[in-house]
Amino acid sequence: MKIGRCRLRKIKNMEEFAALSGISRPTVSKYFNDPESVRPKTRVKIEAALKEHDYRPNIYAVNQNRKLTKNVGIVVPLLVDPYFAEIARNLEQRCIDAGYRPTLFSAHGNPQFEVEVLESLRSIKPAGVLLAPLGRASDKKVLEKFCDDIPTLIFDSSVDEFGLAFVGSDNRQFTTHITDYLCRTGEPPCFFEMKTPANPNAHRRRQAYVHAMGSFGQTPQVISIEGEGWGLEEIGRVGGHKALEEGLFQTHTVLCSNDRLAIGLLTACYERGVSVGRQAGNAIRVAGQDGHPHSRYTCPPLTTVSHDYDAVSKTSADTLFAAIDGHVEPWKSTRIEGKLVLRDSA
Amino acid sequence: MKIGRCRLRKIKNMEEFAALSGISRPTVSKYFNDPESVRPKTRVKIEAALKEHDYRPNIYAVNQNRKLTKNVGIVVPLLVDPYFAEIARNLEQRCIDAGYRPTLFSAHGNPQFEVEVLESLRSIKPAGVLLAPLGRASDKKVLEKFCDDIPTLIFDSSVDEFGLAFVGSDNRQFTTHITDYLCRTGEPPCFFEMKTPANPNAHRRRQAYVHAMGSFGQTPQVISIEGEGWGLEEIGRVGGHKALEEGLFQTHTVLCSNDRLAIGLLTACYERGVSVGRQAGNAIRVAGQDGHPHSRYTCPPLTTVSHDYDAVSKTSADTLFAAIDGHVEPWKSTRIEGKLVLRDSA
DNA sequence: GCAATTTCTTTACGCGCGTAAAATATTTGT
DNA sequence: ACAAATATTTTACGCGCGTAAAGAAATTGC
Repeated sequence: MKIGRCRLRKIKNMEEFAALSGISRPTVSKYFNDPESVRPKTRVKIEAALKEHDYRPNIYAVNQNRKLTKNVGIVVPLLVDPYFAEIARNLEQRCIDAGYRPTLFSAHGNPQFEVEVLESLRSIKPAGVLLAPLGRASDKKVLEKFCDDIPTLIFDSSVDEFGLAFVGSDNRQFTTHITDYLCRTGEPPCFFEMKTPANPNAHRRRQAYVHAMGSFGQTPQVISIEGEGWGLEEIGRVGGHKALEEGLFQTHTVLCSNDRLAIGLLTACYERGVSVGRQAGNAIRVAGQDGHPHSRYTCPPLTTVSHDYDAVSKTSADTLFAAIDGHVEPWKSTRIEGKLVLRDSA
Repeated sequence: MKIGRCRLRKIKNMEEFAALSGISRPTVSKYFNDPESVRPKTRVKIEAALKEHDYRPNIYAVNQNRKLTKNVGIVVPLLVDPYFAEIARNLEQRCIDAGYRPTLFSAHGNPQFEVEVLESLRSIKPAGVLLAPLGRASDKKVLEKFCDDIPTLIFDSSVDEFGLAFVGSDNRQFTTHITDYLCRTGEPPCFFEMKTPANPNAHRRRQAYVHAMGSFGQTPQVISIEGEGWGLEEIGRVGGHKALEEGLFQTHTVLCSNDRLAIGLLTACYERGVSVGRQAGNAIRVAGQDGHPHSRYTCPPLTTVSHDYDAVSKTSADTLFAAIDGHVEPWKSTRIEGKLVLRDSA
């Protein structure tokens, strides 16, 4: 169907393409590894030929021979959670802009799957990996071994001091900030969380809550609900029903450990006819933490502390790229502050 | 750090591994392509050596030499939408179970990005691709060319008769089913949709609504709101405010073209103090379509028609795998029925 | 315009594995 | 135990490209 003789014959290898562009193969190879590295005049010739014949180097042959690939793995614990999907998207774009080939993986909330992801990641011999671990459920030994073998930046939730560095949000600041806000605008909050959270950030948030309440001269109250796994909305809903039924909330302000739990709690409130909001006349106030993409559309819209998605992903990506380029620095942890998002729920 | 002499030396290639296991390299190669294809006795020997030295064939060398890779691409239009994330997860698992290596891609709602995804997909020479196109915004020429070159199964929303086959939900049945339900349980619904939806399924749903209303002897009313892109909740919210303010809904029952639009509408209702629910005393009923993962947690929980995720993904995957195995059949379209999910909103 | 520098070409090897053909060994049937 | 059938080994080539070394050509400085 194609018109034009030049397109009739498909180029199969670099040898052939080099011949058609009038340049030697090694020089063409050099061009593909870095277009800037060849003389402008030859670059023009190559790019002209490129337009005519749309040739692309065989990625498998390239990766077999290069000491280091341009692949970067992006691993998140649960891709169906829009929070992780959003940060993964952000990271993906940064990898592409930096000339890498990102590949997306999700552990789907399953520790065994996380191990398999790391194994399959090994097989693609990535230049580096951006990894948000499952956390508590992660296989630490496997994780440590992986970080030893492959340049890995841990983000979102840290596991010991594995990898090149850690970049995440400042959970203590998150909780302190919103606790402060809630105290200043009404009744001090109690804290609604999972008893055995999958994500280790949850512990920091509880601690920060207790600490913040102390410094405001208030008595903290933590409600820890049952539940396992990553179905946080359902856990929050069921736990919310239980807490409301048994009158567990000693105040009329509830700070949730995270937005997904809060979303579940809002559903429970609705189902029990408990009105939520910061206006007078509402039964309770509910706040979350994370700035979940969905938090704007709950009823009422959820007051929360939002991750600085851009800053977290930019710092993560830049740190990894620097390390790949040889700028290795001692392990360090970067924690980025969140911003209060005021909405109607609290 | 490793103990045991056998692990001290890392195997670098199949030659070395074959020597250590006492088998010739071609036979080992055969084993990795299909463990069943070698004599049980030799298989045991290879697997014993495998336990000792944990060797894995170089994936790049393998893919360079095999006529066809075991890679399968999974492409969705928007991974931050949990609906697509969920179906992608489902497909991914099926690929793994079938012995393929899935790689996940998202067009992030951007047609240009979709083109780039397809290009980068070409470079990994996949055995097949499971593709949910952006739809209206997709570059049809690029899509057609891609489908011509690589075995591609289109799912979720069809584009002409591209690819091996189409598998998706039966949108007409969806809408007819829920329209029927709404008519039988109260006031007939009006239809709330985007004027220029990104997803082509929306047209079918509107048509089905109009048709269904006709067969029930009712007068259809379609409210088409402004908005571009994939921020459906916000479009639904803004459009909902406008419709409520201007009294555009002529009935007290609103069927939304999809769940995300419905979620936005629910938020608008909340913000305007319009009570939603099927119980007497509520101002309006709202229903959605899709069975979005989040629909359970709206306030009130959203009545909807749910995709049969398992059936869609199973049919899609099985059809693609059959085609890869040479069982090519003429193009056909499979549309799978959805199930009504009754909740409090309607 | 000539020497010094940079860039390109030529030549050649290696990466790790798939795969084909022919020779050899093992298993199977009887 | 012997011939037929099957599985394995040996040998050898090719895939498409990175990369190194040495010589040829083009560019640059003055």
